[in-house]
Order: sequence, then C-alpha cells, then structure tokens
Amino acid sequence: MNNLPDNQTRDRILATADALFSERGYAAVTLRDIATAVGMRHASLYYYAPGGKEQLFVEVMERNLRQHHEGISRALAEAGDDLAVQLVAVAHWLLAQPLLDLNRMAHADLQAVRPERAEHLARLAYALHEPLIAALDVARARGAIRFADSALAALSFVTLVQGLHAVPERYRNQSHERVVEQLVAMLLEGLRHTP
Amino acid sequence: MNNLPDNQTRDRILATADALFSERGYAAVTLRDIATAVGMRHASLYYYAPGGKEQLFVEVMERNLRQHHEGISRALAEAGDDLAVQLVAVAHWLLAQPLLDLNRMAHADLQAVRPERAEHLARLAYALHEPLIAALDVARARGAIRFADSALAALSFVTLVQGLHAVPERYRNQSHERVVEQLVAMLLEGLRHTP
DNA sequence: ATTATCTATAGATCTATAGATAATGC
DNA sequence: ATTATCTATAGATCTATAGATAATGC
Repeated sequence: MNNLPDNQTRDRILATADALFSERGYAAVTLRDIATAVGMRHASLYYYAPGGKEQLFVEVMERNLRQHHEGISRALAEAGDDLAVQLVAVAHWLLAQPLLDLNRMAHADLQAVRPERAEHLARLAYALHEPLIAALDVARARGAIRFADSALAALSFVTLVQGLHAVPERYRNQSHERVVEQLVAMLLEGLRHTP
Repeated sequence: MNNLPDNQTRDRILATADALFSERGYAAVTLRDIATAVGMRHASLYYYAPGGKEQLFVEVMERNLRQHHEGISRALAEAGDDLAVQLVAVAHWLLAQPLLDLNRMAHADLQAVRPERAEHLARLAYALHEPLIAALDVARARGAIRFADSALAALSFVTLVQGLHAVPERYRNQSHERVVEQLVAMLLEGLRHTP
C-alpha cells in the first residue's frame, strides 16, 4: 500500500541524521557519516530517501521542529497556571533534547536547500514561539507580567535557554537545574530586583 | 624583514574570509568562494596563507574575537557609569558588526580545526564576556543591580543581542534601536516590572 | 631578484546512479 | 516477486602543490 519503505530502519536513519545535522550542520555532515553511523553503505540511503542529502535534511528538520513545537506546547499545558513554573518546564524540556540551533539553521543550513523548502522550514522555526507567546499573553492579561512585547519575550526566552544548552560543560560550574532557576528569575524579575 | 607578505591584499583576503566564514560557517565556505569574492584564483590564496583553509579560518576568527573583545571594552568605557547606557552601547556595537555566532563556532566550526587551535579559539570566545562581567560587578557593588551571577548575566546579554542580530529582517517589525531599548529594559527590570 | 599572481594537475572526497545479489514473502 | 542491501563507478568539486609567467625593485 505504502510506496515508501516505512520501517524501523528508516526511523533509525532519520534519528541518526537528526543527531548529526543538529550537532554539526548541513555542510559538515556527509552521507557517508550518516550511513556509517547507521551501519550501512551510503548508497543504501537512497533507498529510503531518493532525494538524497537534501531530502534527509528537510525531512529530519521538519520532524524536529514539529516535535519541538509539540514539546513546548505540552510542557506549558502540563505546568499549570504559574508563568515561572511554565518557563522552567519548557526550559527543562528543551535542555533534554539535542540542541536545536535556529540561528545556524537560518543562516547556514537553509542556504543549501531549495528556496521553497528553506522558506517552509523557516516558517516552522518561527512558529516554534507561538505557544510561548500565547502563554505570555495570558500571563499579562492576568496581571502576572507587564512587559508588552510577548513575541520579543518569547524569542528571548528560547534564545537564552538554547544559549545555555550550547555552553560546553567545562564552562559551566552549576547544574542545569540551578541555572534554569536563575535564568527564569532573572527574566521575570530583572537584574535590578533579583537578589 | 617580514617573511609574510603583509599588504592590503592580505587584509582584503582576511576581510573577505571573515565575512564568508561568519555568514556560513567553516564547512560551507570553500577556498574558491573566498578567492572568487576577492577576485583571484584559489591557488593564489596559498601565497598569503600557506596553511590553507584552516589557517585562514583560525587567523580570521582570532582577529574577529580580539576585535570583539576590544569593541565591547571600548563601548563600555565610553558609555560612562550607567549600566543601562553601557548595555545599549555594547548592543549597538555588536549589531554594527557582522554576526558572530559563538554557538555554531563551538559546535560545528571548531570540530574541523586542530584541537590545539580549537582550544585557543574557544578560550578567546569565552574571554569575550570578561569586560561585561567586570562592568556588571561594578554595577552591583554600586547597588545598581542585585543579581549575583555576573557571568550568567553577561552570557545572557550577549546571547540575547546576537539572537536579535540573527533574526532576519522580515521577522522583525521594529528598528534595532527600539528593540535594543526594550531588551535592555527587559533584562534590567524583568518581565514583571517593565511596563 | 623578488613579489604576486596564474595554469595545470594530483589526489581525496562527495553526491548520485546503475545494476548485482541476497533474503523474504507469497 | 519484492524488499533491502551491496559493489562499482561517473562526474563534480575540494584542498593542496608544482611550476610557469608577468610585474616590480634594485
């Protein structure tokens, strides 16, 4: 029925490609790298992705971005009403995923794929902030915050968490848990007020 | 006297390489790209950088990081005593430079150069925050802020500004000037307090 | 003579395709 | 017969080197 082979092998290939592309970016990953990591010859990848490297990348990133959108939405929903608790939940969820570097994706990786597909991925990337923007709007309506630009606040929050995510361990001297607490307190109360 | 050819051409090559590496990253830039942009054949680049692509990258990034360190220091020094004014000055200076994506550098680009040199560049990258950390410590000593972890605050600030830097124009609806004001206010006063 | 380029080319590697082969399912 | 691999290879491109050539400086 299905004209695409749709088994575990395909999932393993996508998961491996995801890990490699996320870590090093499009240009620095070769089909050989992916195939070797999966344990097959690179030519065999074309059986699962006839569109080659570009198809693998686009498919993997699309999946990745959708998962992030869903993960953020769920973390917010399950965290209840308190904005601080919500932000901590989202931060922990993001930190538990492989790092998603939206800046590199927009400026480097997307240059290498066809404009139409790049456009599509860019849209998904910026849609990532929507659930957060909504949560911030709700918090403001309730009087929990006063900052007016929810889009800027959402972008800032994600950027900060992914920035923390990217810091190599040797440059951190505290647990993620602790830093996330600090980060959320800083964002909510500001440098002036947070003791 | 000098065994390296040290003229304007060399500077043009470095500036061009800087722009390309900064924009797309190490793997996505070829020696041909650089040579074409400069207006010569790629083989001629070896006359100015016998160490090839890696030498160009390391040299360019080292220069870039030093310039950033100096630019940040100067912006702080020239902005006077008020932390908000200082942060705005640093932000404007950073936004006037080509984007420096430290995350991509650490996770993608540096994997491709020899460990010793990568180590060196990583150290320079994290040293970038020092002047900001010092300024934040001074502000705290004066009672202008209460937030205790200056290193985290400095990292956050730079991350936020570079995050803003990376947002494509079509996803921004305000001038950089205006967004920087908002960002600094948000960081200092927090989402709860900033009106 | 030295400096700054160029042409030509080697050798490695990359993406992609064609077609062989083994395993599985009917 | 279909599915899932593999080998072999074409064709493009990349880094790097060797050596020719033109321009400049003494």
